[in-house]
Amino acid sequence: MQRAMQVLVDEPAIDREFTYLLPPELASGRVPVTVGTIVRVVLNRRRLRGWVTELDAPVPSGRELASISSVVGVGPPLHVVELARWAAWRWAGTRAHFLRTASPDRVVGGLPVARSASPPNAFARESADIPGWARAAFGAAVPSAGSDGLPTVVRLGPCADEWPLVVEALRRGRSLVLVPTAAWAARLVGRLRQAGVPTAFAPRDWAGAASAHAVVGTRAGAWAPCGRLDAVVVLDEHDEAYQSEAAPTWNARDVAVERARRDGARCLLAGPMPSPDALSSVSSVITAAKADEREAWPRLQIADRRQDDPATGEWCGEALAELLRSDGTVVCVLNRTGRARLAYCASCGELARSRTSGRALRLEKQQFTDPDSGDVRPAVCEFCGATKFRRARVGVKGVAEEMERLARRPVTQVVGGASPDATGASTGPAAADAGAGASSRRRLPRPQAMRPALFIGTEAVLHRVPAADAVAFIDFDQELTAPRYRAGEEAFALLVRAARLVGPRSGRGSILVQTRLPAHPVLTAAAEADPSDWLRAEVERRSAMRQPPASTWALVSGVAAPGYISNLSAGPHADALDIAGPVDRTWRIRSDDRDVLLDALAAAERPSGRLRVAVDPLRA
DNA sequence: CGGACAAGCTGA
DNA sequence: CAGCTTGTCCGG
Repeated sequence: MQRAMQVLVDEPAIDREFTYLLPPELASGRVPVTVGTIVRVVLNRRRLRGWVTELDAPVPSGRELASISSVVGVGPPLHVVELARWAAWRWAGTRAHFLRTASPDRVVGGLPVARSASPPNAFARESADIPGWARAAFGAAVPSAGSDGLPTVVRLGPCADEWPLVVEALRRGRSLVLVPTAAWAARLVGRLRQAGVPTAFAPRDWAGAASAHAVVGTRAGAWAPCGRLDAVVVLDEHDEAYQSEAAPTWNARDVAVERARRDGARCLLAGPMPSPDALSSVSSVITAAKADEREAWPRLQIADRRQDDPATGEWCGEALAELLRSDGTVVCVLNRTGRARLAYCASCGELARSRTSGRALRLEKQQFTDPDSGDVRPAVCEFCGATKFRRARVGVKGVAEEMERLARRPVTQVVGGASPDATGASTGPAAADAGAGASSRRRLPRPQAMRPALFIGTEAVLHRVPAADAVAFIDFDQELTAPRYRAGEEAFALLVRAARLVGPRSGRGSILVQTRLPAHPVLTAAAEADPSDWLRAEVERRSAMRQPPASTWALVSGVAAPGYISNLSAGPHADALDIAGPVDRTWRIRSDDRDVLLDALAAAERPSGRLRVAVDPLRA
């Protein structure tokens, strides 16, 4: 008697289960066939991969069943398969999409035999060093912590060491620790192994994650095949790296929270800035002692530029000029690339324009270039005869040139994902290449190879330079005033990155912010090392404006969108949904009740053809 | 998704 | 009306 089972094929466009028979010779093969096992099947003459989702499935009558072709290898365990089903609902995606993320990228023929589940005693001698907040995070000091199954937010400054939190988690038992970058994960894995903890780096060490005591990973790590967890820790939970930019726009923090809830594990969401999303569903917020949090932030200097004339296009204020002339390593951040087109006369303020076309002239090495004719002439003001010009709204390239003159030392440009690129006469120090990650952790002495240097770049520079004496934001107002509802969060996240480059308050590092909004709550929060007032206001504002997390929205586009939207509008909960659009062929659906929205999205029939549904995308 | 099959369009 | 395109359906 052959057993029938349900197989979900690895084809997101199909997103259906089919019943197949399991021949006895495959049932007793090298890889045990359970829920999650990856198999090969033939569907409609096509050979496809799939996951077993149900053993001993009922056999549909009146149909000759096909057998699976082969057993490919070990797949995600039962509870991860179920987690994928939940995620497909939560982000209006397909189960196949999430099961792919949860599956090994190479065939796994078997799992290593599980080691002892007892926690290692490697941390016994460290117990004296565990600060109060880390203990509190695990419950003793907070009676309600975790008792309701909700996660706990732990707020600690950007330069605080997360190690005590990880140690406390591991004392509880098997733990999953998520971090936003691979570099951070690699560092943490190294430190744990050094301490004698059996540790897997997910998903690289996919099979190892099944038996390791500690599993450390980035976004995809939330899907590691580990057994029942005792603790889940998400570090820097505010980091956007946890969320997928492509639909389904799933967030690893939220997957980790759900996973912890299902396992009854303690769940900690840690970081310098509790995100409004996290705050909307936590049981408690634990903070380090005021003095400790303060120490974990560098000094923040606000350069108030309100008295400076914007028309001159001057990018450098007094405080920044002084910093540039110092002998430390300075990283300047400007979120604009390229060179500005506009040049203003420094004495009369007149814009340099072409005599023929009236278009702005490009300034380069004391010469004007006409963008239409290509004519080049010396930079002399047509109105007052002066020969000194300034750029307006300069980009990284333009600032780099002027900075080099001002500072009288080489400037290295860092833009986008590329390696630091030495400009002109500058020679980029080798240290730039060592910028392995966002949080090159502080307190380390500057490597010998790294000489004081000047860097300028878009925010990418904060990922690529490992350490600095100062970070200067040339124009922070564009971060603070960006037309995105998460602009404040994003601006604060930049200050967090900057803080890690320059180190804690007791060091000599500092952050300089040039702004015309010196009293902005985001700046006050960082300057005072306490984001709580700002966050409270931010959560209130989101609520008043019906923005996430107070409200949930979904962006729907693709050729199948019109049909899908009309199915939604005809559904039973249509009146609980705000359906707007299409704008640019994209519909926007909003509801104050997330479950209602997600249930409606799941229930509405999807016409064939491309359909993109993005639930609470970062950029909307 | 991609193959099957049906209905619509075209040209000698 | 064969031969081809375009659209809709469905898979075990």
